[in-house]
Amino acid sequence: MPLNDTAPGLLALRLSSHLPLGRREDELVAGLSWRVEDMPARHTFIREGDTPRYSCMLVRGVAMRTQYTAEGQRQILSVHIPGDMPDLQSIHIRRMDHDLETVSAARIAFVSHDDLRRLCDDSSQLGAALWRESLIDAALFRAAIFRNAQLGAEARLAHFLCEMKLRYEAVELADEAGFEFPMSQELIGEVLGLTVVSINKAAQALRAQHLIRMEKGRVVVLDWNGLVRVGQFDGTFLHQDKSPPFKAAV
Amino acid sequence: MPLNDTAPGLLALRLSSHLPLGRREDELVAGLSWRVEDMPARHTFIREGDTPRYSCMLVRGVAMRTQYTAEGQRQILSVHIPGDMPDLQSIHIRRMDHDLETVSAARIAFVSHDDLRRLCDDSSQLGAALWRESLIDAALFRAAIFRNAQLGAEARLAHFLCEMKLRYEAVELADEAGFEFPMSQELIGEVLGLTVVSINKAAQALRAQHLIRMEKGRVVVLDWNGLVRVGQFDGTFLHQDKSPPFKAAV
DNA sequence: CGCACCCTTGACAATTGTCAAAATGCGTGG
DNA sequence: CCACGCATTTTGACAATTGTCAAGGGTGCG
Repeated sequence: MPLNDTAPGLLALRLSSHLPLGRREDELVAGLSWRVEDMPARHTFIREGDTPRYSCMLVRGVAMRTQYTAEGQRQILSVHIPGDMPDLQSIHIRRMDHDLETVSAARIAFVSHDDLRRLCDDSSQLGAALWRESLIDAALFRAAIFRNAQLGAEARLAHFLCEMKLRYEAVELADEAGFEFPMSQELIGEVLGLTVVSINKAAQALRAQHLIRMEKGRVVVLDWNGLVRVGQFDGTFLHQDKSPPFKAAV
Repeated sequence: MPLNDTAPGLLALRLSSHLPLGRREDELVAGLSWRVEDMPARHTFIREGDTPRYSCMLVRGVAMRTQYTAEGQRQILSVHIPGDMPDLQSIHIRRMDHDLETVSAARIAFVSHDDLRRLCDDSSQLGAALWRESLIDAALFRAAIFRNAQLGAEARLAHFLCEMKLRYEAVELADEAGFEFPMSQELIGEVLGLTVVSINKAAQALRAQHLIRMEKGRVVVLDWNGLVRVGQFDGTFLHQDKSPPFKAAV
């Protein structure tokens, strides 16, 4: 049974990437109660200024954190795929400082902060795993700062696609045929701080080098090493190594 | 007695900004044992790839997180002032994905991960406060992504100075005479993804509007509202409101 | 079939970077 | 106290990257 299409399964998969889960932890995770909601594309489901009492996990589709300038220009702060908990921070930060919007139609599962806090109290292992999850979230932000400031348009796109490929692989949603990626070039531009025009040219350059294919909502990496080289990509920041600095008590 | 010149005092000050500390928590925090080290300016004291067994708190001076391109170009990911714990994340992420360097001569206090974990186990309140601290760290990264992608040179500098002013005030290191800020224009450029030349012109523009003064390692904000307007600054992301979403049990 | 939405292309503008050099300020040692 | 060296700030000319604006073409969906 695949773990990557329900909220409890995805959470177990994600937390076990941080530390080995014992039977007790498995049961605690499985015992969480989720409210599942399906949403259309381009739907803002949490707004800046909100004080949510639930955190969410993306089960299907793609979502994004966004923030707007005074003139209404949107910046995409991060892109999220199944298994991500893009507002985990709201468990300890009352007020949202950004929006959450769907990119494609999405299924999102909500779990109450109270339940999550109880989970942390019942198992300091699970508390640590959730904390670690939020720390890796922060590591992705650091990588974005670096990428957007230091790399040219072509490299920025390559770096971003490398990141997305590894993240899709981690939830087993990528194979030889690539991965479903429903972001338009316009939106990718809003992630990378570039205009559609620049993204389009960068994409063409990467295709001309036979590094990738981008077609109807799907990305195929043809030459991983080449893409890594162009994007100066070092995936360390994803911390997918499963070696947390503490000994897990099973 | 000022709390902002020793590690235990700064930590108590910081954690109490997240939630009211009871006597028990005060004692636990005061019981931590620190190793204090003084360092010269421009000294790299934690390197990418390291697997530290200590987290640190900046007691005096200014430090920065940095990351380098293949060509050796440095990006400053964040700037840290007394009271900050710039490698708190290493408590749950084994491998450093960036460097830590001093900007000015600095005093840095180290506390072992083991002690911190014990602290979290002994008081879930303190655990939550430390977690929240790391979540606010992440909020600053989001603000940096927004700022560096959406704002022009002048606005970017204004935004950055607004942020630093509020952070200095939070540790009571700012007054009418401004705050000590030992970053050269070169370094500020590395924060904002701009060259010295651009920073210099942006700084001149802000001075010409009588918004700030920058002189020998000191910044004075002359017109806070004006600076906020130019920088499109909304300090919400600092979450200095002392209203965590949980009831503190005292 | 027509309307969105997205991708693509081209000409031109604007911001920022690059390079180089001069001016200023600061600390150290004579 | 002054001289020197070094880091930092400032300035100007020019280049490069990216943005802006505009338009055409493709594709899918109602």
